Amino acid sequence: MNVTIYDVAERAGVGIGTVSRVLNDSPHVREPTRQRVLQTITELNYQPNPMARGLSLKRTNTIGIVIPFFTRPFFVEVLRGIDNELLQHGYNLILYDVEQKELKDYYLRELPMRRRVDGLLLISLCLEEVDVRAITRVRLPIVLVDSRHPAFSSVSVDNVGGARTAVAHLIENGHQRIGFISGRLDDPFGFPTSSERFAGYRQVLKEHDLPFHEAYHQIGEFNAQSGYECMKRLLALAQPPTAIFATSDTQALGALRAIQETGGQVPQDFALVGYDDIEVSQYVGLSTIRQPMFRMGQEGARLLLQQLENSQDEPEPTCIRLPVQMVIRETSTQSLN
Amino acid sequence: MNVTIYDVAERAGVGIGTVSRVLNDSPHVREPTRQRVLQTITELNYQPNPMARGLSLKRTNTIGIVIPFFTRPFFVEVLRGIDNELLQHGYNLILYDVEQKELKDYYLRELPMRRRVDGLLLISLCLEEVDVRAITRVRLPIVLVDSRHPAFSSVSVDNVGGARTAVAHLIENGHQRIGFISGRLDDPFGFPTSSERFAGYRQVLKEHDLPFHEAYHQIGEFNAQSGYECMKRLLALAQPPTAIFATSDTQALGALRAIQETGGQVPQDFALVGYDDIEVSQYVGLSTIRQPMFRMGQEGARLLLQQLENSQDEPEPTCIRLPVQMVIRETSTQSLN
DNA sequence: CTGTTAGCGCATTCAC
DNA sequence: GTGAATGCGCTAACAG
Repeated sequence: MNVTIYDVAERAGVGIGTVSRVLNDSPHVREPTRQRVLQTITELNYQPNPMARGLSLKRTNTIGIVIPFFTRPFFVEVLRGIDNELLQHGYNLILYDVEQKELKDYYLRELPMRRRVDGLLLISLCLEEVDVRAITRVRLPIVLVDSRHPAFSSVSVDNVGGARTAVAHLIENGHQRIGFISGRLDDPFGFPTSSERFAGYRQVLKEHDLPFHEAYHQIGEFNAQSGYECMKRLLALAQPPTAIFATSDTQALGALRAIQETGGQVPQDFALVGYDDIEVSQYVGLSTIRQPMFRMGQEGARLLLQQLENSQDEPEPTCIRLPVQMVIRETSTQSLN
Repeated sequence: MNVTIYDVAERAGVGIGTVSRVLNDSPHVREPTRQRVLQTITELNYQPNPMARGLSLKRTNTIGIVIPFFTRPFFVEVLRGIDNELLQHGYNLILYDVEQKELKDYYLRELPMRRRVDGLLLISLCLEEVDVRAITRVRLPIVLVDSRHPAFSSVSVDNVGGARTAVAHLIENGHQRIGFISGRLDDPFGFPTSSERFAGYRQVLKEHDLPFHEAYHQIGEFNAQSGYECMKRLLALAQPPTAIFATSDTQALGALRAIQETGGQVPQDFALVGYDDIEVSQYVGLSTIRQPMFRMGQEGARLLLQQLENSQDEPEPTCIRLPVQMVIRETSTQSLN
């Protein structure tokens, strides 16, 4: 029913070995024969069966992405970067969306065993030692994106530095009371985004001899609603901060709304800096720390592809560190509004 | 190196046939034997090779999603719905992101041939006859989401009705000059979102004896930036509309910004209704037409899974029609601000 | 009930 | 150079 390599061989009057050779551009085929085979391949519209190919080659030609909450713009962009790179190299992408920690553990421990993917790309996920063992034991190529681990290649950004820049910017603009809206420092998925940025925040405060107020640090989820609520709490303080740094643009947008709702002016009354530089930010005039999200995905995919090429030797992990960049817009500067 | 069915069989002292049987819960295995096999399976941490299984079964256990611009919140939500349903049934998901029409054509024509997926889920994509032939010829199960075609099952929403509700709502609130911000009516991907909603828009205008002004219809992309620009153009008119209906919340957010920037008040000066009900909308107070995005994905996946179950008989296509719902918030009502 | 065998479609030795 | 044979890991049909 489906056209196989045998059909092609027969029709072209050659053996399947030869067909296989032209399929894999082996040099050991005479040009006329190659042409003839190529010809009948298009005639029959033959497509090699990837399963059979995989079974024989012991490769699946697909790589797995383990990603939490891919609802967040950040993850979507990273995913696009990955997809873009992978498709160009003929790899398929298979998605594992882990919205809960149990799922993450499950995948991280089971996935390496099932030979469904040639490699794994983990996004914003921290590895426990159990996972590390499971992965290294089967020698599954793996690279971390937006996360790090000594044993594996990774591409990450400087969260501490990004936060430092943001807070320093706020201080330079004359702010002394700076609020911080973040996710949980002890993130259930273990990713250090919040805690690293928190560290940067505190460092800069300290360097400028500014006190750290527990109440100025509001913790929530990475969404607008949560940012809104956090800001409400900040506004309810006896002496609210005059500037807010949020760990994501989405949260910042929520905060913006809370401010506006209570009649506050941005940036006159409150300065605001987010993180990510998602699409709407540019547009809403939100100052932010731009992460190269698309590129992070791209580089991560490249790293993994490289590992797949020279799979013979165990390469030492390479860590790519991508720069973040402060984007100053209206929500943080008096001048531009 | 990797543990196979033979290893299990040997260790358990049975033939591979038996192992295969317990793997596929065949009733023809005595309980003691089954237990013994199960036992050694966990002992060896055996995982059946999906490629081999697929090759033998002629199934891949993965389904493909063809999706344009999955950067848009709408697509992300649909995707989540699909992912959610599929994973529960042990299916894997493989993503084909088609950002350009050529890619779409390529995938739609090649994918059916390569036996990489058991079925296809097309999101917001319109089929040309060439595609239809390619698909039906190989009898690849396929379901359309947010689109329709007589030959296939689909899950869609009432775009005309949704637009009607939105515009009617605006008129009821006293507006006579209603602008419309949409995508191209002759969408390159062929999806009828814009044109259907445009139809609804015009219907209601007509029913209320309101004239249709060409200039009130601004066409752009489905993003904030474009919504912003469209609104700017509307504002530049000698007699701008007092209400705007946009085909997506993102566009509406852009429009909102444009209004605010020129000092306009919402909803006092301008009423605004979007489409989709994405996360931020609730939160920004944007009136909108809510689409059950997550559910659309879910239902689409279910439909496809059903088709995969009873693959023997060619079932007649079933079309699920999901309701949309007007969500009235601050941007369209005087009362609530 | 259970072991054995024959494919599934392709890559890869080997001989020729 | 090229064809035939073998194996990849598993399911299913066939004997016991």
